[in-house]
Amino acid sequence: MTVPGLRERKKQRTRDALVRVALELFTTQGFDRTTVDEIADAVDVSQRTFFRYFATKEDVAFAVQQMVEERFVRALAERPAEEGPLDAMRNAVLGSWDTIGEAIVEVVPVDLHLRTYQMIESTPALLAAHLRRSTEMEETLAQLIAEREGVDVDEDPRPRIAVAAFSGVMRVTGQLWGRSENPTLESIRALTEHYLDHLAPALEPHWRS
Amino acid sequence: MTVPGLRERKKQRTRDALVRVALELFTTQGFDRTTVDEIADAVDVSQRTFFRYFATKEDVAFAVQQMVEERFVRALAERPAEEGPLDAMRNAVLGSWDTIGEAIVEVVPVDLHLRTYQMIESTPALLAAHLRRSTEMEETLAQLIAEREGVDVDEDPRPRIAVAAFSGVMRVTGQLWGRSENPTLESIRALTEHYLDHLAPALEPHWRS
DNA sequence: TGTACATCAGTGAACGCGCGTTCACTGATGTAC
DNA sequence: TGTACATCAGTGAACGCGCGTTCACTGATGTAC
Repeated sequence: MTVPGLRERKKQRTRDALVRVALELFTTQGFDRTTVDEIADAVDVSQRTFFRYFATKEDVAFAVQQMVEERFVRALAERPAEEGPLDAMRNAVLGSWDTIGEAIVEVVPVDLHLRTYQMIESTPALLAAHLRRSTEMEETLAQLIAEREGVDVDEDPRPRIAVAAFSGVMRVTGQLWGRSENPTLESIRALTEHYLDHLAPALEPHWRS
Repeated sequence: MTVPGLRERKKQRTRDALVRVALELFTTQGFDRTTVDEIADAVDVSQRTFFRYFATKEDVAFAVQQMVEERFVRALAERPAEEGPLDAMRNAVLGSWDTIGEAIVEVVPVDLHLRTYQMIESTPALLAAHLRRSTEMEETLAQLIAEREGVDVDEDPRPRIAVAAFSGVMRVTGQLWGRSENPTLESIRALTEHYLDHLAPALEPHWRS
């Protein structure tokens, strides 16, 4: 972990600026109505440079999301072994949100990140990309859960099922939160806990109201 | 239910031909390496006509999928009221597959449909679109389940959760099936039953192998 | 500390591409009498 | 059964658009001696 040189630091600054400006433009004008040229111009680099940092226009929209997901995966890997699969995932998510602010703020304000999430949820092309990215992460999660529980992910269906059910709940809460009129970190947290509490009851053969 | 006139029948034939040719080209050459012009040429209509039937190139790829989903939703609506949510969805899916052949074959061979499904699963842009379409269907399913159980879909979290968990399992089985070397109707059916059987156990606080 | 060379981020301009749209039009099918 | 008119699927050609790529190049940063 050596301290990065001047060249590296400049790279990081250029990249952060591209992310910040892109998200600001996306959230105010919309993703489709923002061109790559516009982002590059606003940061005062060439379009060519933009594509050095991000292979596609979509990629820049998910730059922060990407960081958040990595934090979650790391948090899950660090949960104590005695926690069951669902508890471990639940605690990892809630815990990583507690410290999300510090991590994000270096790149973009938390508020901008929350608005970006809403923008993704309400832009069909980005929602689609988001869902696909999520299923890719699920494969990683299933591996982790399988290891924790000491089972083979290709023999035992439970790791992938548990992850899929958990992710399903996360997706539903994310969607409802995105549509809510008060989208704060606290509200998504509360909604997630509330919904996770109802996962087992929802799968009971018969419901009593 | 009057018998369609000549004009209507011709329309249907043009549309079916576009679907059949498009899926054949997509599955053999790949989605990205097939242009709209190519499809139109092969059916011997103008590109302009293609866009009369399908708003986007993606839409034609999901034409059959669309039918299948509608069948499933209808099958769910017709399940007896005494079945619980998960049982009803399970039976609706398995039941609609039993009769899927008859319905599809009028447009494309069943085999072509199965290959299309694999093509969708392995084409990033289409997988993304597929997932987004699925979440749209989930909203319909949640409404149906809420009605069956006599609860309010916006007050009670259980309908959306049950649907999300069920859909998660369907998605996982779909993916595994898509990657398998023997993708038949029988194998997806068996895989689905096997995975659905493990939904409840996978959510237990602790697993015993 | 200074010099010579290597690396690599950024440039600028041009382009290929295919999707999806626009236009004014033709001719087959459907309908009214 | 025949005529007059309305509807609407299909035409053909052209185009706007922005993404993502390609090229040969510059100049700042890093490294070796």
